[in-house]
Formats: sequence, C-alpha cells, structure tokens
Amino acid sequence: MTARGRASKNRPYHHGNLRDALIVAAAELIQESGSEDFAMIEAARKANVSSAAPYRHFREKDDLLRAVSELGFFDLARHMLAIRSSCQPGSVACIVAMGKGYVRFVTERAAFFDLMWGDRGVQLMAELDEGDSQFRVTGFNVLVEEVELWCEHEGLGDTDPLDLAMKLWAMAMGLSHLVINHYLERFNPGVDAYQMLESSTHAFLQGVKQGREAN
Amino acid sequence: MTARGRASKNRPYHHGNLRDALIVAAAELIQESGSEDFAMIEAARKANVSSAAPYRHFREKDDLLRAVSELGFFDLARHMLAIRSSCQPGSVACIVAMGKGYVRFVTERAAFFDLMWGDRGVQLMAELDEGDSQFRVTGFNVLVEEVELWCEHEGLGDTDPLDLAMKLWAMAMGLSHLVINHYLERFNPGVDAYQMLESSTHAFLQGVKQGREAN
DNA sequence: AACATTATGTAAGACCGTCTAACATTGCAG
DNA sequence: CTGCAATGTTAGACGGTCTTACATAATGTT
Repeated sequence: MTARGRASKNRPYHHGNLRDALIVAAAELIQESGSEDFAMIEAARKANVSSAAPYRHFREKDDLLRAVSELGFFDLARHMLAIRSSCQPGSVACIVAMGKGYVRFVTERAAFFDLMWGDRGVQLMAELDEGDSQFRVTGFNVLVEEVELWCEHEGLGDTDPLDLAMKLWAMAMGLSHLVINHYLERFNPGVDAYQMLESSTHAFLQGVKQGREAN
Repeated sequence: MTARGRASKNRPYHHGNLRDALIVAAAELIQESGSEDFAMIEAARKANVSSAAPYRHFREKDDLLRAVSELGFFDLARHMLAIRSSCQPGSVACIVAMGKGYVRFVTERAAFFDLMWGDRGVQLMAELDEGDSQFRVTGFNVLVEEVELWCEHEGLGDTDPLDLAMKLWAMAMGLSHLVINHYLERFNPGVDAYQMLESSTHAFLQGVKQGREAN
C-alpha cells in the first residue's frame, strides 16, 4: 500500500500515453496563456502526473515545446497542399490564395508564433527537413513550385522563382506579424489584412512582370 | 558598523544612478544572451547591488524590459529622421533608403526583436504616443509622409498613403524577421537582404503606379 | 510461474529567479 | 538638527526546472 499522490482510486500507476497527453496539454495551455508563461509543471498537472513525470518523455522543457511546434509544421504543410489543390496551378489567384492561407494559419495560431517562427522554429524545420529535399515540411516548397509555374506562364525565364517566393513569404510573414501584434488595428483600424495581402501581391507581381529597370 | 554585502570599502551605500545603470546592464545582457534568458537579478549583479534593489526603480521585471525597449524606439525614430534628411523627399530612392534603414536597425538589434516588436512593444508604443499625434515615436509617421509625397508626385490621388506605407512596413518587417531567424540563409544562402528589399520595393511601387485592376 | 530487464511513474530536494517585508543608511526640507 | 522620503540591504516565501533515488508495471526468457 502506497500513497498515490493524486486523486482517484482506480487510476493506474502508468498513464498509458503520457507523451501525447503532455503535447496536447501544452498546446492548450499555450493557446490560453501564451508560450512565455508556459510551465512544464502545469502540463503535468493537467495530465494528472507528478512534476517529474514529463522528464521521462522530454529531456527538457524545450523538447516539449519543439514537439508542439512540430505538429504545427506538419499542419501547415497539409494546409498549403490543400490550398494548392483547390486552385489553378501557376495562376496569380493561386499564389494569392496561398498567401492568404498562410496569413490565416499563422494569425489563427498567434499564441504559437514565437514558438514556430522564432529561433526554435527554424532550427526544428532544419532538423525535420534534414537529409532530404530542402523544403518538405514547411509548405514553402509548394509556394516555390507555384511561383516557378507562374514565371513560365509569363515567360520570365531569367527570373529566380526562389527569390520571388522568398519575397512573397516576407510579405505574408510581415503582414501576419503586424496583425498578431495589433499594429494593423492600431495604425489603420478597420482595414482587412487579407485584402491588403491580395492587393500587395497583385501590385508586386505586376511590377515584376513590368520592370527590368527595377533590377 | 554593518556588513556591506559586497566588495570594496569606499563604495557608497547609494548607487547614485541605479535606474540608468540597470537599463544599460539589461541591454548588455540581452545583447549577449537574448531576452528570454534575461534575469533581473543578473542586471542587479552587474550593477553591484542586491537582488532587491531594482524593485525600488521598477515595479517588476517587465517594467525594466519596457524601459529598455523605450530607448530602442527613440533610437529608431532618430535613425529614420536622419535617413530622410539625407535623401530627396518623396522619391522612390528615399522610400527604399528608409526601408533598408529599418531592416538594418532591426536586424542589428536582433536580440531585442521580441522585446520591441512583440506584444510588449506595441503596447509601449501606444503609451508613448498617447494623447498626441498618432505616430510620433516609432518613425512610422516619417515613412507615411514620404509615401504621401510620392503619391502626389506620381499623381495617385485616389491612393491611400497610410495603406501603402503599411504594406511597405510589412515587407520590411517580414524581411527582417526572415533575416533574424536565419530563414534567408537557410533557404537562399548568399542572398542579400538589402538587395531583396530594394527590388521588392521597386517592383511593388511600379505595380501600384500601373494598376487599378489590382484592386 | 518465476525472474530479470526495461519503461514509466513518484517523492524529495537542490538550485535559481521573482518579488515582498522588515530593517538600514543617506539626502534633503523644514 | 531633525525627521521624512528615497534608496539600499538581508531574509525568506513562493514557484518553476531538473536530478536522484526509489516504486510499480509491462514485457520477455526460461
């Protein structure tokens, strides 16, 4: 007979699927209170285990956070693939749709922004992609492919699709940032971020078609 | 006769300018080790005072961090004003220069990115700007004014300069983000961020002049 | 079944950082 | 010069990370 530490009589000594339970608990806690305030011990509490239990599954707090991000990246890749498969390949509309989809994905997961798009995130992406094609997980490769198609359609042979895709990513990322941190509503209240992305993208691609003088 | 706690015989009981010393110490520590790892107590150690002393000047850790960001924002405003005064008003070149200046400022202070451009930052900016013209501190107003001039020069009467400036800000912010977190070097090694910003801006403004169909 | 081995959980506690409370020293106002 | 306000100190409550030693369960071996 031993002290069970926590409530209930029938709860087995082993949790059964603690690793996953902790990831879910962490995601929920982060959603509620942000990633800065997240405490390993709270995830343990939420899963009804002792504060030391998580360390059987994650060497340190950061490992659990990485696991949470990982799910996010897979999620994003699925999201981007779904969008591509629902629009005409190589069209501006498709590129716009992917941009909007990205902004939607990122801003709907504002609490995970630092986690996924900060230092940790890139490093994780690098590990996930390791040893294989350069952009498998993030969905960025999907964008690059679309841009490549668009360049062909428009006869822009001497344009680097990777460079273009990167610039489009920067636009979407920057806009997401401004949305998440409420810069948009503070400086230009009532404006629609998706609308902004759409017109920006149109103007940008227009300008790319146009000009050599612009470099 | 009392225990002095710390070394030295001649050091006076009172520091003299602890508040500023703590801000400086904090900035240095953050520069070295990032803002996440920053500990109030380390700033205190660096200033040779006890761990409780800082609380005479800052109600909580976040207050000290805000003070650090505040300096950053004033710094940025000065930076932007200097750039504007060194190029022709309303020209594309000026807008590009301001964009590059912004990217330089932000990326050179990568360790302060979360601090200045996360939730804390916006809130702080709001307080700094409070009660006066909407964009005094950030330097964003300077950009808006330049864009406004450019629109006049180009005869774009029905174009909203604020909206345009916001889009340019998003580009610069996104690019800075990609640089700081090493996305650029990972996905397109060797590329120059300033070059990217310049060509993006040219293409974008080109497209804006061009098209009504784009919005 | 009996046993060893491994996986996974618990309790206790070292360590560190935040912040508070009570007390000490100093500068300054009257 | 006296007393208050400002600013520093020590002690410690509190909470989170992570480690160590031990407990329990699952699994495989014979």
